[in-house]
Amino acid sequence: MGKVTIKDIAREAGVSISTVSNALNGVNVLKPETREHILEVADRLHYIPNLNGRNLKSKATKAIGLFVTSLKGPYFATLADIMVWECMKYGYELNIFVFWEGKSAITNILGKRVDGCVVLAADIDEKGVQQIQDFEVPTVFLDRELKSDKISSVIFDSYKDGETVAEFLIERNIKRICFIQGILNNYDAIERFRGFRERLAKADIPLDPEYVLEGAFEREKAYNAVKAFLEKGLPLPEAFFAANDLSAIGCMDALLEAGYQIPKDTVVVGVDDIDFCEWYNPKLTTVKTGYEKQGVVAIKKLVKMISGEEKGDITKLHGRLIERQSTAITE
Amino acid sequence: MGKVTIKDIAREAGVSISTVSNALNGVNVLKPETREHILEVADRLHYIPNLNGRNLKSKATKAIGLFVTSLKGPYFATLADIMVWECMKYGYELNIFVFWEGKSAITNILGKRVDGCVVLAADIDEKGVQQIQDFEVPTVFLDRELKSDKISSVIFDSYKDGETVAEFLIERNIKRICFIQGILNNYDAIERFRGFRERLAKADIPLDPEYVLEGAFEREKAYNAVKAFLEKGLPLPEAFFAANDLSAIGCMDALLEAGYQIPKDTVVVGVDDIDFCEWYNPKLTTVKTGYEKQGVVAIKKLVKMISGEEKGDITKLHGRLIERQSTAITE
DNA sequence: CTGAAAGCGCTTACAG
DNA sequence: CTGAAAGCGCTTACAG
Repeated sequence: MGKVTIKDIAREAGVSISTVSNALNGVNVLKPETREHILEVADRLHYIPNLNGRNLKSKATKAIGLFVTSLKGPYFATLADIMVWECMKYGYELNIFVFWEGKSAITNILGKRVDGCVVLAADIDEKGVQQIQDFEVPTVFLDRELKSDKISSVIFDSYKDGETVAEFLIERNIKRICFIQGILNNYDAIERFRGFRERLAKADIPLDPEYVLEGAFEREKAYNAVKAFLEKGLPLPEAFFAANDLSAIGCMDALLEAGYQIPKDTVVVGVDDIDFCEWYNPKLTTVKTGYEKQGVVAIKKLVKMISGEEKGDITKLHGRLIERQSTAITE
Repeated sequence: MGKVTIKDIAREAGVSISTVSNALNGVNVLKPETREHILEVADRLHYIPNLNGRNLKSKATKAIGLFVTSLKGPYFATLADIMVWECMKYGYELNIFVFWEGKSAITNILGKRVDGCVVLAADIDEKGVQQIQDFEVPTVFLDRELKSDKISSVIFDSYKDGETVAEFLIERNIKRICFIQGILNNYDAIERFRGFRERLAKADIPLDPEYVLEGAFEREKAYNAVKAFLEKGLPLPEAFFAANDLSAIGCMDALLEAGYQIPKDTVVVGVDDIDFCEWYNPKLTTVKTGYEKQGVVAIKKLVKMISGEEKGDITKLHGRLIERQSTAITE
């Protein structure tokens, strides 16, 4: 009934608390009988260690914190599940902290409840980052490019992903293209667009400003934008490239509704590879970003930084284009 | 740099640590100048309280733990986001712990790092529940029916939801029905089926065992099951009721592929109301379970149990049927 | 209004 | 092989 402490066990077992601590932590200096006896008592009393006491004294908590502003988003669940799995491999626990303002995050990160942390949260500002750096808590950022002794980044090479799609379209001799933007100040959205645009420019393919729509990574927004675009009566693009799958789907909805056929009349490409791509009719061609690898690499890197084996660095993960029906042009 | 403690502030500010503590915690007994000065020093030194020290001494951590086995699932992200929001309202933080075996969870729950917890994890066994009860940590279960002084449950009235769908079909005079089961040992899946079946029985509508398929809450499984079912050549059901939306979608995929029209040839109903329902063609009629309310009620209840204002009880949340195209029969 | 002291539960040198 | 003691960073009566 409530709070059994190491002291209770010591009393009950007739030994000192240091001995109990040693037994509990498997420090191999005890007479086997003593050890057994203590463990038996601890079990009988339903002892659960108070982590606050433990963490206060010892350096390591064997916990990694994942700090995010939201759990939504197309791949967060998968990413987090992968991280949990990876943490387990290294003997860590993953604690997820959702916060709504920079300060709360910083307090948790630096409140010594975790040995290191992974941050996926655009709203930690410069000052917060500076604090993390000062405190030398090993940290991996998933959404910005940062690097120091104890800080790494594991991000998508979204510029490259944009290029990949451009090349895919160029190879097919497609020239009139419509781009559906993501959230305007989002790093990946910006880089994807930049890589795409610059690669097209290299091939002397113009991207008419009228053919750049706003999708904000949302199905609805993209749907409306494409619908409005189609009503303008401009020449139909030979291809639509949307900054993520959700907006690609909104785009296809609008196209199909207007009576166009995909991929016969125009082709569509997204980014992310959410489950939905396989379920839609037609199945959506997309760039599968490296998010599965992201979880694996982030935890591995973090663990190495915690142990001091490695210093911080930057990893950029390439995506992979997955061709499906929405671009299956039979020539 | 690194670990600034209350002691450092005391030295720097020329006061005692108790005074620092009081200043930091806003205990209103200090001379304003002293207070100001201390806060200024704390800020300058980038002081961050060590939560382990604090929690060790004081009873409350002002944190609520959400314990889950996985972050996947159709509505988890929304549920968790709602909880974060509710926690904030009451001045709590939400920490999410993902674990892969009962023990780890119990240790965290009872390791005094949270004031109370919400559990959504079928794999805590009897012993674990017993321990929670013994320790008197206020707890709300989201996936089982349990109740004591400090334990509440906030669950879906899945039996009722099943009845609701049955009644919907009965009203439309539909008699030949196919049911697609969820995960077989899942509480909600079982109750949904039971409510549905028993309500049909009351109306003397038989449910042929050959018309009960296994969908396991998955699109793919349901798709295969329905496909195999259709190939048997039995009379086409007038309606399909799937234990969740994902399997309803798999069902529709199979039906459309086989050349049937929905809702003309047969109607389809799901459960959950995932985003997808709106995006599919035809849009899917479904029962929106009470999961948004679940988050709100769970946190509210938990906070009241923590404060001692209320004792544990059981809340059952009714779903609501949302009619869409997949059942739009024009008679 | 401020400070000295005890203590939260644990770990960790160190002595015996 | 076991125990006494110090101390991790904080809060909280209590004294002054």
